[in-house]
Amino acid sequence: MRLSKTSEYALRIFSFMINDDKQVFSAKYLVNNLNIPEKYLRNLLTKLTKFNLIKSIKGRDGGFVFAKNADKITLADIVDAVEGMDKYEKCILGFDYCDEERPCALHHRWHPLKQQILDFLNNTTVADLKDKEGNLRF
Amino acid sequence: MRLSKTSEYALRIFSFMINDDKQVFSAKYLVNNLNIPEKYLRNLLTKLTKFNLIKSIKGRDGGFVFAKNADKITLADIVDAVEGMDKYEKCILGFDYCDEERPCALHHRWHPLKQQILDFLNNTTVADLKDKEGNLRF
DNA sequence: TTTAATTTCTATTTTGAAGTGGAATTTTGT
DNA sequence: ACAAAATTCCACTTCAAAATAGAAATTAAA
Repeated sequence: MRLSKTSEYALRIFSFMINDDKQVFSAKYLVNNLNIPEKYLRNLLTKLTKFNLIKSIKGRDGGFVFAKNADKITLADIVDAVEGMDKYEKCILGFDYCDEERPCALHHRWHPLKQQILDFLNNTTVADLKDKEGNLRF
Repeated sequence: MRLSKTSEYALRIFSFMINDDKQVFSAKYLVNNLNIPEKYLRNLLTKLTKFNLIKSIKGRDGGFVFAKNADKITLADIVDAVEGMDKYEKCILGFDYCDEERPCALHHRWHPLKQQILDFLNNTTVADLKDKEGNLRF
């Protein structure tokens, strides 16, 4: 699979946050811990805020926190916010009309696999990213 | 999934060729039947020729034919030629080191699914794109 | 041998994602 | 009130994919 780089970044933000003890994550702290260009990360955080996935706390000692419980934020929510999920739902050959009745040449083979991918993105939550074994690296 | 647009184009070329009775496919004929910008398609055909997936026949009444038997051309071969397969093999969070011993937070959940996708691309051939039921559209 | 139908080559333009820069705004601790 | 620490906003640059342009080269039919 190929998520956009921005989606990768966004997922890494959540993955880091859920596995760190901090309560509030300043942009600076995230910059220091994730390997993402500073300005780009700041813009991305603002974007995620607008989509109500994280909440910003302004001013001194401010930062970002989850906007809702981690088990209510799915990977699809995150991908949808930063690049849109539509790309992942479309026909693999790029046809507009591809479905069971008018399938493209790959539809029958690809569709079940695509469905698994979508289920994965829709059903996996940020809570699931929590490290159980203590061997993750960032 | 999200193949690059160029990969979509390339797959559509093969999908069309395997389902059409013609022996030799001129660029013009392909332009008329596939919905791909003319110049871009021509360049792409040249590229696929260089990767030995199709063969070009120059001159009058020339065109393109499969360079080998359709069941010897996999989807992965095609994707690899036009955009490279590496993107699809990498860690979903974009880490360099992600494996069983040093997994990212998604590795255990994502890896089996990624493997299925790679198997799909590696094991599906152009011959498999041949329409059995006569209900495909291009 | 001419000519028409092709592919091939080299270069440029456009577009959108990714990345950068700097000033403005908000809030809190002192 | 002030200053520090933070987010936010607007504009710009860079890079690679996608798309376009035109001339050159090749071949076979007539």
